[in-house]
Amino acid sequence: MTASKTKTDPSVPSPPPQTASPEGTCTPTLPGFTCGLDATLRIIAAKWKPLILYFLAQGGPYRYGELRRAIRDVSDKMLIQQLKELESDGLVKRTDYKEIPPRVDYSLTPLGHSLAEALVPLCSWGTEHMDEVSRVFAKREGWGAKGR
Amino acid sequence: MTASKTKTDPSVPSPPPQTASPEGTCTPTLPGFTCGLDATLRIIAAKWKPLILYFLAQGGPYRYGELRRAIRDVSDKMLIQQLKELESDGLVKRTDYKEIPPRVDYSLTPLGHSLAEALVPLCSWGTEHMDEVSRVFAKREGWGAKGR
DNA sequence: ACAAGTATGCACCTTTTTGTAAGTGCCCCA
DNA sequence: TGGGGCACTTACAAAAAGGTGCATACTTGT
Repeated sequence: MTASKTKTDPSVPSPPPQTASPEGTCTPTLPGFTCGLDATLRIIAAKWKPLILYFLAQGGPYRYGELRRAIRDVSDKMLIQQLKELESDGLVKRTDYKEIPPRVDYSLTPLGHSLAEALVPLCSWGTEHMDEVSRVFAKREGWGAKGR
Repeated sequence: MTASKTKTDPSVPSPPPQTASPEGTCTPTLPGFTCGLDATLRIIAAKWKPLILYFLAQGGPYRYGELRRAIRDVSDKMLIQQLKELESDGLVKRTDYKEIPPRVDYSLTPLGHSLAEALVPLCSWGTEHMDEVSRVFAKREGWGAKGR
C-alpha cells in the first residue's frame, strides 16, 4: 500500500515547510480536510454542481424544468440528484409551491451564493484561456486514446 | 431520453435569457463548452488535480516523493496519472534530471499557475465556511448512507 | 379521450474513475 | 546481503458516477 490505509487518519499534511505561500490562503491542520480547497471540493465535486450553482447565480430562481433545459445534456436523474445534495448541503433552496401540476423552483442560499462567487474566477479562467483549453481537447480527442 | 442523445449536438445552451448576469463572467456560445466554467472543469475535474495544482503553487518545484507525501491519501498510481495529464495539458512541467537514483520534479507552467490562482477563492471559501462544511459532513457520514 | 407537460422516484445497467497490491531497475547504507 | 528509498508501471478490482427508461398523479390543451 502506498497511501495511508485507515481513512480515519487524524494526521494532517502540514503544508510545505518551504517558502511560505505566496498568494495561498490555504490553512493547514483543519478538521478532516487537508485545506480549504479540499473542503470545498468535497462539496462541489460532481459533474453538474458547479454548473448548477453558476446558473442559479445568474438568473433569479429557476423552475426545475427551466434549469434542465438550461443545463444542456444533464439528465433528470442527475439534475434532481445533485439538486438534492446541494439542497441538503445548504447551498440551494428548493421551494415547492405544492400546486397541482407540480411547481417547484430552486434558488441559492446565501451560502450557495458565496460559493458561486468563488467559482467566478474559474469561469473567467476558462473564458480567457479558451484557446489553450480547446487545443488540449483537440489533442485528447484527436489522436487516439493514448494521451488520456 | 431526457437529455440530448447525440454527443455531437452542435447546439449551444444560450444562457438564461432572463435577467442578465449580475456578476457572471460566463460567455455564451463557445466552441464546445457551455461556458468558461465548463471548460475549466473539464480540465481540472479529477479528484487530485486541484490539490496538486494548489500544492505546486505554494512551494517551489516539488519532487515526486515530496508531493506524494504532501498530498495525503493519494496513491502512486493516481498521483502519477494525474500529473501526467496535467503535464500533457500544459499545466505542469516535469523535469527529469536523469540521475541514477531517479530524480524528477514538478512545477507549474504559467498556465498552470494562472489556474492555481483561480483556485484560491475556492480555497478561501472552504476555509471561511469550514464550520458549515463540517456540519454537512457530520450529516453525510453521521446518519445513514441515505443522504449521499 | 388522448397526448403532453410538470417534478420527481426507481430499477437496472454501462462507463468512468479510483484504489490496491504487486513489481521494476537502480542505488545507498549498515 | 538484506532493507530501504526513488520514480514509476501494470494488472486487477471496487466503487462511484452517470445514463435509460418506465412510472406516478394530476392538469391542460385539442
